[in-house]
Amino acid sequence: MKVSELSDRSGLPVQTIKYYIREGLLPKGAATAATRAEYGDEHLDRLRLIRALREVGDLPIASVKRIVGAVDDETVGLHDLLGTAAYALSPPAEPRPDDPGWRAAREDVDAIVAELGWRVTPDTPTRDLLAQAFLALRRLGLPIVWSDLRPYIEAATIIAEHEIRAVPTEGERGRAVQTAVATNVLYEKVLLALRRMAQEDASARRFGDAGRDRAPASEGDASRGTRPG
Amino acid sequence: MKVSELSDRSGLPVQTIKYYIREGLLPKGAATAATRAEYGDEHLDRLRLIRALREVGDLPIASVKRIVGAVDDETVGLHDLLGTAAYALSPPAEPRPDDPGWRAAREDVDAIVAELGWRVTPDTPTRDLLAQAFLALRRLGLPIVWSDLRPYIEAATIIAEHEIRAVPTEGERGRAVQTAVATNVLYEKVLLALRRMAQEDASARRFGDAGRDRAPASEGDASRGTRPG
DNA sequence: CGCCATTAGATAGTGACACTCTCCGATTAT
DNA sequence: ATAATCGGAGAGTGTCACTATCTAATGGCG
Repeated sequence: MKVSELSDRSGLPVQTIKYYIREGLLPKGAATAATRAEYGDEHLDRLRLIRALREVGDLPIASVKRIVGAVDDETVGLHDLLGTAAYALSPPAEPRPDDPGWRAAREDVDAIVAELGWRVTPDTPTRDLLAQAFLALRRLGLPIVWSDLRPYIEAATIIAEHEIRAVPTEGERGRAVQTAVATNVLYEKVLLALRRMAQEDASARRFGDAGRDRAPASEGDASRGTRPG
Repeated sequence: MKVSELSDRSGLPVQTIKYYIREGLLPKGAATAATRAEYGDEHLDRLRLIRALREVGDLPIASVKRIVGAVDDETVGLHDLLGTAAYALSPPAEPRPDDPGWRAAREDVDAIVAELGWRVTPDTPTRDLLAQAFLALRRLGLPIVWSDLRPYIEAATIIAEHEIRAVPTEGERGRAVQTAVATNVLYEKVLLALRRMAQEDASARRFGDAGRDRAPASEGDASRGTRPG
């Protein structure tokens, strides 16, 4: 198919498709002449993956590029691929070894990982991410206690076990790999949305439902009361 | 204290503090003269909250503004406050009622909520967020089945129950409210980090640990193999 | 065969965002 | 008295993800 058709079928402007090609997210079409190229279904699939990662996963272009690079690399195994996706998902979260608070938070993280016996890369940015959250909590006067963490660990374990069990190991590699990455990113959003709804439900049951029929604190209006009367 | 001291103690440039005041995230200091104002501990606390929401929660300024607006509004109850925080956390996730795929995804979401009996606002953006993820999954040829969703629902329930139970209902309102919001936002990140680590552990146990001693697919390098030999 | 629409490829521009800089006149500690 | 600091406001900066424009070369219809 031609670009215009790819554009129609994907719903993306031609300019955006060109941009993705320039950035290396999407392979060029097979050139049939100096000003003509042919695109196939694999381009459409790739565009759908890109849009899923961008719109739902909210990943920056650079991260999407890393992920599709790993997807395209036949030598990358599934374990490493998941690692790459996790890597790409993490915001920078720069460690600051000079900050003593940071060091302490990071040591807490390492201690927890060791305690759980998890086989996690020692220098993965995920550890820094968790340390960053710990540090922020402590700064706000909300230290982390084991009993607070337990439910999260339990939940994370339930989910991760299921997810890794569901990773497809047979069939065409490209397909399996795309599935693994997409589910990893998209189900993160599913989890967060479900958590919010479960919170709302639990909150409604605990605090009653006065004002439940109205959305809370709308745009540009946060300083007014929620109760109408 | 003066701005310069507030700047030193918070670690933020004076310019940034002024910017937050301009944007309405931080109240002005009490003016002691035309060119002098006095800041207190509440300003420092607020700055810490803002930075936590920005750096760890990665929330845009506009969302932080909505949250602190709700925190400052004495008439907003805890239930609504949590709703506001959830609202603010959601990226736009614009619904498109014209798209039949979208409608179907949204109906799936509503059916699930009804099935679970959750008391969730009918028009909350969280539903749209979940529908967006469902739609993207379906577009990628990965339809959602109940058995895939179950672990996420279970995990979300475990966490939400714990979180709502932990919301402080006594003590100074400002403090309680800040705690509720901050834990909501920050523990989201804790959960995500723990999920990634649990995934890595489960993946290592399932797929073996070849190449585990090396970070996967580093920056600008995603197209090379991970296995050294 | 002629002509207008389309295309590849490159360069430049846009709008949103979160600061960051500069300037002003007033004030204040030394 | 005077150099430094302050509050307040406007303009400038860098990044990001597109989006628009331009050029030259086809493609396909009449």
